[in-house]
Amino acid sequence: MVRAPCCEKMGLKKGSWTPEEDQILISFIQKYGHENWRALPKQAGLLRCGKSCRLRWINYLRPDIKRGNFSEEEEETIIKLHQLLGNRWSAIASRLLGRTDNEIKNFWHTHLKKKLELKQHNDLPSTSTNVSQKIEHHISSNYYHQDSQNIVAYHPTCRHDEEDVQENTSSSNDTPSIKEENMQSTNGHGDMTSFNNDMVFWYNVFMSSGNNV
DNA sequence: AAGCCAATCAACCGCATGCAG
DNA sequence: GCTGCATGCGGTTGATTGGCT
Repeated sequence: MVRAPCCEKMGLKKGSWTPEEDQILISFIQKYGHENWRALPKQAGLLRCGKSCRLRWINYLRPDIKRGNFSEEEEETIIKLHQLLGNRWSAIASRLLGRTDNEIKNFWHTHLKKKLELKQHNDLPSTSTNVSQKIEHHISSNYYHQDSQNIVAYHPTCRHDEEDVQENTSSSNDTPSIKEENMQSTNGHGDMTSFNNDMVFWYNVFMSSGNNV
């Protein structure tokens, strides 16, 4: 389709963000939200294109961003998910609370890729012990909380990725597909059905990756 | 101390997709 | 169904940083 006008309009700033620009963006979004990224910079008084603002917010300024080194569990999760999903960084990121697709992508290219290549080259077994258990614990502690009546899945950024994964996993092995159920019930809202779907998702992840859980 | 080089990461670019008119 | 716009995504680039000589 027709591409949106590029952000290189005259007068729009490019390159690194200054602390002042960050502050303007943060306070504007806190006040008014980000309904319309294209209109946002103009309304906020920023000489940036909407794309740039969106990226800056998502990858750096968002309050729920987790900064710092990746844990071993996170590394293993990324590796497993990458085996399944390929370079679908946003889908992988949606499984790692507080991590962005950009961050994961960078981390993959700078650390994990080499690590895996080295591992394959040396044909060494994984250095971590009981990885599946660790991942399971990591996921359960990050993504779900449970009260007396309900188990609630709460990852706000999950969108249609379950469908894709179901497609992926169901085509890659012979487990019965629950794609249609997922499509009807997973709308990014945390309810019992989405919890079940997520459990099935993770079951498929583990089964497809050849680990016994 | 200076220069070089590799690693890292923030940001940009262009394409794909979804949606409204 | 077609068109145009807004947003999301993945690949890539370029600035910065740190280590080595």
